[in-house]
This record gives sequence, C-alpha cells and structure tokens, in this order.
Amino acid sequence: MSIEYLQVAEDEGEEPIELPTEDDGTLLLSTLSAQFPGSSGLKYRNPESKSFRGVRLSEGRLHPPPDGGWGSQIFYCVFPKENKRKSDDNLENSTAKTKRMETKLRCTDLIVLGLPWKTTEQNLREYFETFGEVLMAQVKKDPKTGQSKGFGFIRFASYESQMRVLAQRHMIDGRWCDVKVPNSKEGLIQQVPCKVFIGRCTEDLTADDLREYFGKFGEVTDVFIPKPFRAFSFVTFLDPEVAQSLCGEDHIIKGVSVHVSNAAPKSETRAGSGYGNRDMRGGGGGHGPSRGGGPGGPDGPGMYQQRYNGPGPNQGNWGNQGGPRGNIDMPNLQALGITGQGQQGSNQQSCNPLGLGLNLGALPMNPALVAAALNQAGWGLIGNLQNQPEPNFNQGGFNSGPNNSNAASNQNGGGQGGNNPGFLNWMSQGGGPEQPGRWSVAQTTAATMPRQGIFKI
DNA sequence: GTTGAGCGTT
Repeated sequence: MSIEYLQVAEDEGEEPIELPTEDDGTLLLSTLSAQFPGSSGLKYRNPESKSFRGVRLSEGRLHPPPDGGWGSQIFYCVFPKENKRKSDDNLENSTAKTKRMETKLRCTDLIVLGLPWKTTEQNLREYFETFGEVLMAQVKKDPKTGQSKGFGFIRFASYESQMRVLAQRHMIDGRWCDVKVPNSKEGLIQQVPCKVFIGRCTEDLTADDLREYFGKFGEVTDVFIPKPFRAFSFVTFLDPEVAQSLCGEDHIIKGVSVHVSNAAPKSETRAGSGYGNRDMRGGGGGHGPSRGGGPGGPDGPGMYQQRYNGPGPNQGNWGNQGGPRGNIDMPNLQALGITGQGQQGSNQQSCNPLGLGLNLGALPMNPALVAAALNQAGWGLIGNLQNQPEPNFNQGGFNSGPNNSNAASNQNGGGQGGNNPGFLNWMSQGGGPEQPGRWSVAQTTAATMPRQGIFKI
C-alpha cells in the first residue's frame, strides 16, 4: 500500500506542501497543524461555483471530498477568525477595555514543556503567534550559562487562542512540546466551563451525531460518551460562552430530545472558587474525563437535573451550601437547579463582558431569597420578569433601575438607580419582560468594569 | 560542549 498525499497551502498564492493521509484516506488534523500551526480545518475551491467548500472534519480527521477524493487540487488552510482579523483589533475604544478585562479574567500564563535547548524566546513567540496575539514569551535559562532549561512560558491575548493551544501538542523546532496551565496557576483563575452535560441521550446518538449537531453553535473540541451506555454524554466547546449559551435548553438530535446543562465539576472538591480548569483542555488527545468513574455518573449532573425538575422549591438552606464560607458559588447555583445561560446571536453578547449569565428558569422561588442568596454569592439580579412584586434589590445590596432601562442608558456604569461599585445595575432588554416567569442575573462587577449585562431571558 | 521530567530570580 502506498501513502496518498494531498496538496495543502496556507492560502491562495502560497506554495503547497504535500501532506500524507492515513490508511482510511483521511488527513489527521494533527498532521495538518504540524505543518500549519493554528490551522483548524481545510477548504477548497469548488471548480463549478468557484466558491470555497469546507472539508468535513470529524473526530480530528479531515475527510476527502466525497466527489473525487483529495485528487490533485490544492486545499487551503482555515484558521480561527482571530488570526485573520489583525486589523480589526485596532478599533481601540471601550471594547479594548472589555478585551483587557476578559484577558485578565481568563488568560493565564502557559508553561511550554520540552523545548529544544536551542529554542529562543523569539522562536517561541514566532511559533505561537500563528495561534493568536502573544503577549509574552519567555524561555527559562540558567542565569550563569544562559543555557535554556528546556521550558518556557507564553501568554496569549485571547482565551480562544489559549484554548486552541492547550488542545494540542506542538512541534517546535523539531521537538514535540506540551503546553499546560502551570501548577502554580491552577485553580487560581476562575474559568468558565466549556463542557456541557447532554442528558436523555439514546444509544443510537453517536459522537459524530453530537459533534455535527452542536458544531452548528461553535467549534466542538471534544465529545465524550460513556461506555457502557449511560444515557448521557459530554460535549466540550472551544468557546465557553457557546457552552453556557446552550445550557438549560432542549435540543432535538435525530429525533431525540436531549437536555443540555452544565457539566458537573469533575470532583466534589470545591475548595477555592470551584472549577478546576484541567477540564478546559478539550480532551488533549484522550477523551474527556477518562479518569476513573468520571464525574460520578448520572449522580453527578443528574443530581442537578433532578433538582431542576424537582417537585418543590429548594428554598431554605442555600446560603450554606458552599461550606463554611456561607457563600454560594457557581456549583452551588447549579445545585439549585440554576443553569448557566448566556445568549446567542444579537448584539447582546457584547454587553456581557464576563461571558457569564444565569437563567434561573421558571422556578418557584421566593424573590427575596433569590436576591439574598445571589447577593451573598456575588451575583446581582438584573431582572425580575415575573408578574410578582419586585424584590427589594437595594436591601440586598443591589442597585435597581427602572424595568425599562436599556443597555445604552446604562453603559459606563451610569444608569439609573445607583452606582455602587461591586454591584450590577439590573436591566432588562429593550424595555421590559420578554417572557414571564424568568429571572436573570449577572455576576457583580468590580468598580472598574462596565456595569452592564443583558441576558437572554 | 552533556540532559529531557518538570513549574517561573523579577
């Protein structure tokens, strides 16, 4: 058997490189990215329509076009949007502030292990710049000899770049290197989960089905289906906001109604601020939570679902579920059946600088208790859309504004109804409730952050 | 001038 090659170029007009395919005729994404770091897929010109066609990507394998295979035509790399948008980033205004903030919240220094002795900081930077803007690159050296210690650190400007880099191995100057979140940083930074729990799966829903379906909403970096069959699975997105935006929703895939909710933290160790972030690395070659038992089976996320659908309100002791601190944090909120929910489409997303939002759903909750508990947890209530008496936000430390305030009037922390640092002015979109029976909350913000947040209700 | 799991003079 002879190896088949296909021609791949970085872009039109660039010189193609021949890449080897696998026995099944597919091209490994890792083969592609070894030659074109940061590339996330392939496209080719359809000779008839002259428009680009995307190459099917599934389970890390790029599949040849069904009509005629790879052939002798040239395929072009597809890169994440960010790499293509260098000039757009120069729109420095309030968005820049938001961007910096996101960076601060989400990006960490990353350790690069296994560097060749010869690799310089310049080499390191140049390699990783294909994934996005690099804010820092350093190679650790012996102070006396100047000799590299074989590892270094990098920092990206965007979380997307960080995620992409963490999701794969890297060939740098001829050596395979690993990029990880440094031990010293682990757990310190609050990360937004990229992984969602898919409940009510049936046995005929394959990983491909899930990947294809959820791929509509954003890049899927991992799909995990427990074996033997356990009626649930996990889907990991590159973008945590996409993951969050789907939580709480029901989706029909191949006629099966599945329910999307937050994936349970992988362990119950809730010291600190909750989410460990090792899970953020879409599998890293393996498949999701391969450690023994995973998240504890249906008892993990299932518990949350039970609570969510539970027969009665779970009011009473939620202020204490976080242990001795007495605060509730994200997992606690989940345990209440409160699922994370950003929103998709529309320009609302840009008004949600933290990428965090919760939709409390139509739960039979006591408004005052909700407000108090959320206040303790550092969450601010931004809308009460139920036809109930409004809770007294001010009492709990919330700033309240008129129900019909809009985003513009509240930008820059102005808004009506108070401006205390640390809390969020609540608001609802475009002048009022869209749907009764829902609560919206947003995480409280620091004084320097834009006090705004609009959430799909 | 060698090495190859790890964790950063600030």
